[in-house]
Amino acid sequence: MPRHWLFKSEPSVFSIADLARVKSTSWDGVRNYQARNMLRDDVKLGDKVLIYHSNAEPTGIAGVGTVSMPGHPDETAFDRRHEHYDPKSLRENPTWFLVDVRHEQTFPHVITRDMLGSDPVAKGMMVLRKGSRLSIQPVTPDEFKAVLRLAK
DNA sequence: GCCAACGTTGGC
DNA sequence: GCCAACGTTGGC
Repeated sequence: MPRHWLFKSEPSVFSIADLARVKSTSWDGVRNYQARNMLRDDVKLGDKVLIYHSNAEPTGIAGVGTVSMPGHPDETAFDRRHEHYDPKSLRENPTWFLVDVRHEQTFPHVITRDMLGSDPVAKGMMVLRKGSRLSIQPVTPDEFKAVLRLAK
């Protein structure tokens, strides 16, 4: 039984349209320990991912992806010239992990925070909580279904 | 651009 | 281990 997640991205950096174009990507650059733990331990092959556009117009959920490869080390942390380079992360003992995500669908319209907040189920989502900065968040099956309904 | 909320760092 | 200072996130 696949689990459900919400991954944040600033669309000016990487958007659902970018994901649709490249088909599949390594979700690199997550540099938060709580998010790391989920990427390393909890996000499994086949899990569904809501792609959330933050710092955007409109802000909200833009589509769905599927986990095509579970947690493995984030190679960008080893690359001295990469902006996500972290000298503390060593190949023999990596600090940072990522998963690969394949594009599944782009919603016909972004599901805005207002729309989520108006839905009796979706309004409970972590992403709506004030100060919710976690970039990898768990989503319940019911919340996921509610978002898909709102996307129609 | 503002600023509240949060995570991390580092002095003690 | 505490906690103030700092940097970042992200909605508005």
